[in-house]
Amino acid sequence: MGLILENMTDTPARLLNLLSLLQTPREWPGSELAERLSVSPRTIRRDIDRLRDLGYPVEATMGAVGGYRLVAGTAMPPLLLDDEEAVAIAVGLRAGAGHAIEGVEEASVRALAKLEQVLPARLRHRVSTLQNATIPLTRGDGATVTPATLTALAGTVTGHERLRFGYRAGDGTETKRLVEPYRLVSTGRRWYLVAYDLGREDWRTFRVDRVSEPFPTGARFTPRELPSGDAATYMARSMARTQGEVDLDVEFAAPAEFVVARLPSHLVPVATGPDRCRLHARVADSVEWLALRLALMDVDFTVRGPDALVTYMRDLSGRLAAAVAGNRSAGTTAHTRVGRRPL
Amino acid sequence: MGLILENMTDTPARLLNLLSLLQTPREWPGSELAERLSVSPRTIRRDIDRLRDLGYPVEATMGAVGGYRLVAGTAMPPLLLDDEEAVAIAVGLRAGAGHAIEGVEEASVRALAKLEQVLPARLRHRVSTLQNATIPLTRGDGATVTPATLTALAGTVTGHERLRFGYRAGDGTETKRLVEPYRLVSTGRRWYLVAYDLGREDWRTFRVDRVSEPFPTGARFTPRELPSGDAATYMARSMARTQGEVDLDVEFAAPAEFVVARLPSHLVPVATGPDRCRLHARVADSVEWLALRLALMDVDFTVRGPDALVTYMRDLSGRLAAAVAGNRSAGTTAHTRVGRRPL
DNA sequence: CCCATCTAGGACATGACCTGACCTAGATGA
DNA sequence: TCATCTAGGTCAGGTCATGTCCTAGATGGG
Repeated sequence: MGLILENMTDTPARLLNLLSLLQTPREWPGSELAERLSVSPRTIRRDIDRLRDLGYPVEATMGAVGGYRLVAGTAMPPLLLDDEEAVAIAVGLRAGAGHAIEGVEEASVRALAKLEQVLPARLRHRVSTLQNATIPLTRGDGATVTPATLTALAGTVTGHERLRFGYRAGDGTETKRLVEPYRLVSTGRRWYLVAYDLGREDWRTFRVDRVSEPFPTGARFTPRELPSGDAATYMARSMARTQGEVDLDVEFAAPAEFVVARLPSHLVPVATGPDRCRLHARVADSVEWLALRLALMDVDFTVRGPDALVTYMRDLSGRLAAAVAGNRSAGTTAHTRVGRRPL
Repeated sequence: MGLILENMTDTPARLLNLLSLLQTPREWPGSELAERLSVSPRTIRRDIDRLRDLGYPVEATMGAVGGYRLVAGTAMPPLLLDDEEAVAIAVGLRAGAGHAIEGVEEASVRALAKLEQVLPARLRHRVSTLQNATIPLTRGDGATVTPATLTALAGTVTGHERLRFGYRAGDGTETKRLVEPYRLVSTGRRWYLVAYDLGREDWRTFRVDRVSEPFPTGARFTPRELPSGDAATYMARSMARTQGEVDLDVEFAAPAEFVVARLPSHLVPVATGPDRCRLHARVADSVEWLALRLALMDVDFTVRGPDALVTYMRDLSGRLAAAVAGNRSAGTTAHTRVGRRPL
């Protein structure tokens, strides 16, 4: 079950194994644990309350069909993943690295960096293979941020390591930089590195999508204090994350109960007729995501707001129409909603 | 740094802490580790090669600026996440639970179940809050599968626990079931539970989106052998995952180097002119995803195939056009690609 | 209703193990 | 060359972990 250790006599190793076993969601009788770890049941009981001392609450149900089970406590216990689970998390995080959920972007990248640091080589292959099987959701402006770059930068930030990289300015000129990375922040859907530029002898913020060939020099540094300047205000603004909320107003051509079943529980449309309902809510999604999600709902709808969404959808609709306009291979199907005939 | 343990005298606890420290991607001098864990440097050195014995390779760079660093080995070490990282992973996995990357769906759900089992309560709130801030990407057919249901079912499968739930058949009739869950499989974008139905005394496959109020009874059972019947062939088919590959053929109205920068590295379009290129490849994405991703590329393009994509895009384009048709709030912008004027 | 089966935990003896102190060797960069 | 780091051997002392045997309490099935 993941984690096979030869040296079973070692106490710490046994504790890790025990933790690993208890992490599969099921009940474990003490006798079975004792057998698996080849120690006496008494030792298992001692190990169990050793784990409890460490802050990992092991729940025990008494009686004839009792057993032990690890439950949620106050501290986060070490996660013991098997190969497949590790791959699944890595793939998931990489897929989400570009457009992570608002509010956990930095943490998400940190977690990915941590995982990839220790991910065995054989699993690394599987991750990249799986990732290549799908087309990533790139942003329209071509601001490509690779997970590899993000994790590399994140590593230098937490490791206080100097970083060398090439930077492509807005006008296309490429410069070499040597910096002391301070923090990685994401605003909206774009990533920035706040760092002290050793060549310029000042603080700078770099757009991560313009960074090429990041190379940690290995040299450690003691982090400087961030002065109240450009970078500082920038950081503060990004931390506040006031941006991003959108006033969504959509009318659906379907009964409210039909629509509510396709929305998260906190979004409740109000019925405006037997076959109509309207949703008005503030959501943290970007205009692009909203457009996609609405499009995927397979319900006719009308967008009242925000304006940006209307504009974006009109644009999108036109682009899609153009993409299939010159095509004679597939006829208009029964699903087609509007009376536009192929040219 | 996450994991604060009061009892520092305990050797296993110290080893876990050491592992935790080494998991932040940076170099740690032995002296600093000794100070942090309040033991002598000699003990640190002993602990380090204890970790090495356990299969977690700790790399050491010698010399004046040397230090220790945990690198990738053959075994997956226990992941020691801080609060934010744990939340980020949970949110990411939940977001991906419905439409996970092909090939890691089951593992993804297992990992989520494992994490949620031990996730502290305070973090649980943050996860649900963050998740509610976004609209999930629901499929058009309204087959809603909640992460909660999936993790509950996954738990009963790995825990060999009997499960009670309500099942809504295709004709809308609701029945109560008591089953011994065998496996959770996903085909395409739909989830199934293969289980032995104790009431029917036979094997059944249940669509997870039709399962309501899953309740693990707590009673353990010894897994039965799956006979070669309906369920078995079903399992085999789902494991083979031959489905899903699509013959994509798109022509872009942009230079090849422009397009290649917005595609994963294994997808290479061929230039068909100075400002045109064509991409022909087999990809594992669904037609819906392909449509969205192409739409987000912000490049004019023409879809040659597959037919299903053409049909879907025409449908989508019409629906989007209808959604913004009756809207006078936003005018045609400079971004609009085709000469469609607002009605 | 009682008994089997499980968790919980105290007492104790033995031996293993862990720690810190002190030492030398080797690598590395300023 | 020297300071600074990892690497690792040895040794003495005491701690700690283990298995065995014990009793108590909870629980579900026969």
